[in-house]
Amino acid sequence: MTTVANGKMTKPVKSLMAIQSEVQSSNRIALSVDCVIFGFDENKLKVLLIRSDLKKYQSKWSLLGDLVGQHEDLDAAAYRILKQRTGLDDVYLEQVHSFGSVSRHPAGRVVTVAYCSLINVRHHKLKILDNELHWHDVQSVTDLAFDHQQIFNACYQWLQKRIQEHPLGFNLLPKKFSLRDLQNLYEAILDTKMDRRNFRKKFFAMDFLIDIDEMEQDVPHRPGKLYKFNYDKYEKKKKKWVGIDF
Amino acid sequence: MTTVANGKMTKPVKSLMAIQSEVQSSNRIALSVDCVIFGFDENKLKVLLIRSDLKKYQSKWSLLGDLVGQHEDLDAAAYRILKQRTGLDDVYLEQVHSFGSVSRHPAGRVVTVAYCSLINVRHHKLKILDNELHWHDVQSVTDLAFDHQQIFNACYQWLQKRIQEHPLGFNLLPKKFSLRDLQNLYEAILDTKMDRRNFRKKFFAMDFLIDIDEMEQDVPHRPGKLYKFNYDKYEKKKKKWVGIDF
DNA sequence: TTTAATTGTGTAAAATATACACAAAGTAAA
DNA sequence: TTTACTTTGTGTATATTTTACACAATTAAA
Repeated sequence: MTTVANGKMTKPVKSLMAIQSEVQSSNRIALSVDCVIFGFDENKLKVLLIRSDLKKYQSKWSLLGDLVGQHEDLDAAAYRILKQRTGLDDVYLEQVHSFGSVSRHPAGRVVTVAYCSLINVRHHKLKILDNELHWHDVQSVTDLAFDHQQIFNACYQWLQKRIQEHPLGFNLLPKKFSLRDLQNLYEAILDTKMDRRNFRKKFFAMDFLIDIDEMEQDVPHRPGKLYKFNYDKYEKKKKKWVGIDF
Repeated sequence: MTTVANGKMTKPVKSLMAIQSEVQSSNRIALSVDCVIFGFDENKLKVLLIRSDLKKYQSKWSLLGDLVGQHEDLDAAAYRILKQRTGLDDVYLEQVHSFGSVSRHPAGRVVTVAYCSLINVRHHKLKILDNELHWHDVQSVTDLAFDHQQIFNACYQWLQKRIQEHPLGFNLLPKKFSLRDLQNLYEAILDTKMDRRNFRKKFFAMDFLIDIDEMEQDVPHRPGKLYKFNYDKYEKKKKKWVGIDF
């Protein structure tokens, strides 16, 4: 039996039969899922963290993770962990990247798969608050336990890209929202300012907003119109993007 | 000990200490890497496959995979497997996605991480040809072993998107190439035709091509100029893309 | 009724993408 | 050596998209 750590040595090509027997015995690795759960509240992008209870990382925050069960699909594990840690289900969840450095976890070899979720803070009250679970401003997230800072950074970057190509953001808003709500969301996630008129023009041109003929309530200024996102239309018109651009 | 397969049940929140002990004992899963190695030759996009030697899949082709060693970084495993199966190293390799259905592999529970590579068929002769390793037209890839068809499809889609946002394609060309070479490459990978003049205009406008003042040789028509890709300039000018577009 | 805040709207200018045709350079064959 | 063939190299007019920017209308609060 050979294992190599640096990828420079070679070993004889092994048949899948040989692999098969290994699968039964040794050569297995602990596998976890870590969830990076983004939310939006008070015009700020937030993320859910818990307090690490490993001595080594006692004062540090960490992502929501757990081991994947032997008989559990990877995606199912992500949904389970989200539910288990927060009490929430029926939310959008997407795999982002796997992290597999040998020494990334102090408890031994653990390869982890990162999943991202976007939830509406106001409309999804957390039902479980163990381990000091709560929302943190993404700006204030530094120095997480393990390699969780790296995982978080990767997920944040992923989110910024993703939200420009897919209408993820609507998951962070109430069903009915104003265009200002929508713009605040994009500005918070992309950490940028946009021109209000051009932003409107862009979204109206996409033609995925349904004017529900209601107005904002209780705002100390002229109220804006409320809209819903037309998911059905989006699914049908989804664009096949071709254009070299780097 | 509880494991759940459907993500609907919950179990008590477990401390990382508890996890730590589990890592030492049971609850480990075989982890593999599968490499989807794309190449380009005769103006066609190719992919490397080997013959599966599992009885159940005896007549089928499969991706280049192997288990990840206990003490081997995930990325290192991908590079090792590529080298082991093909004799090649020093090529671009990127993680794409992990696949973790419980029943995806007949030999038992194996979660696999897919990596993509792009290599120049002409300039990287394969040094190992075990298991009938050879290049297949991507068009002819159907009905792979295990869930490899699904993995391949995901990687092919990933590649099509990736190549429009990053100058990956230059890995598939010789160091010196003509604009026709470049266009053939994009047309093959994106499976589309483009206007020759506009294609040129676009690439010249990017300003990442270095005119090396040489011409094509041995072509039965007016020879084209040869170029190199300016990786340094690209790295510096790399664009921070902001633009909602879906 | 006045002030403060924010919504709703349009247009001109700039940048980018698209469609399209002909002369020039080489090889191959008569 | 001429002619036919193939492919390169180039420019312009048009359409589309993006950007920058200002003022009147609506509401709540003072």
